Amino acid sequence: MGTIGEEIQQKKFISEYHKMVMNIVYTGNWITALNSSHLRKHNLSPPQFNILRILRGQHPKPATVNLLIERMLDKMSNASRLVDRLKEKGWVERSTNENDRRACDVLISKKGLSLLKKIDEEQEEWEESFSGITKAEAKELNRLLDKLRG
Amino acid sequence: MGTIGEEIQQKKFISEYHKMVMNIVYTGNWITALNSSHLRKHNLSPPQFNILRILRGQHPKPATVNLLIERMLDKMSNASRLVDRLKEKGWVERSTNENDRRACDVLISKKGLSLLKKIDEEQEEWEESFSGITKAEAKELNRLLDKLRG
DNA sequence: TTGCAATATATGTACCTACATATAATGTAA
DNA sequence: TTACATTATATGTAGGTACATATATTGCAA
Repeated sequence: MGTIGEEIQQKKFISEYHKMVMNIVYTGNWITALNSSHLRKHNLSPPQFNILRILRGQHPKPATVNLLIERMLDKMSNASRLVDRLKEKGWVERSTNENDRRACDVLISKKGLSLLKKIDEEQEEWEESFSGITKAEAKELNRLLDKLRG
Repeated sequence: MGTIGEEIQQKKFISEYHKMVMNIVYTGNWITALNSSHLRKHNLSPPQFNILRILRGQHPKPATVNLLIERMLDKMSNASRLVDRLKEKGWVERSTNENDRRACDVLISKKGLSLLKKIDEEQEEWEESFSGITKAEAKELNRLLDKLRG
């Protein structure tokens, strides 16, 4: 591991902005891959994990697929298919919404809740593992990224 | 657009590190989606674009699939299939390597080179569009991300 | 009330990924 | 030379994505 230039073996970045863009995308993918390999042990993908956390936030109320889509934000939604897979594994239940029969209620199951509880500790641990940079630096990173997105 | 907390409607991040991790992944995906929609006009995906740029770096020498894998780095390689698609569109040529008949030489075509030339200007333009943050800030971002990956 | 726009979800397609495994050519040790 | 490990690439599977489109229900205006 080293600078972004070494990583992708590109010596001449056109500009500091170009380098920054590559660096953010590269680091994001790097983090996602790490996280992904952690979650795989539980037979869970990152987006599936994300949905389970949203559902836990709603529990004991159900969430509609539409709410999941909103919270996942920039993802053009395939929430419907993700819920399918979570249901197959018994981590959520899905039923037609009583008041609006177009909608469906998605509820995290007891099994799903205990899965999340188990994963929580691991997640916290590996997030803390990024403490090679200080808390102040993390804060500065957050400020810059927020500013970048305008 | 706003802070990462607003974006994903999550009020309580466990820690500054957690927020940072989410922010990097989120921003990376945001950039990739933007870029992807630019490239789509040319019937090109981001990884395909990436490969074409690597091939241009080698031109007029060919690159083996193995070299492509190395340069793409953290991707577990499906370079083989990506080259397939680029070949179908006439942007690269593939032939068996003379010295090692397991390997194959991939060469960017004239058509591929002129495609890249056309895209170059657009790319530079949209990368400069991130100039809401200063060059010094971009540099600081790069430093922090490099440090993060250890 | 009836007809139509809007909404909630589902589905089809084409691309992407990781991981496991297959195939073919090469290098090498016995 | 022959058998076997290694290497370069290809392929199968299961998951992910964006975008377009289909279906069913609802809301609302004429």
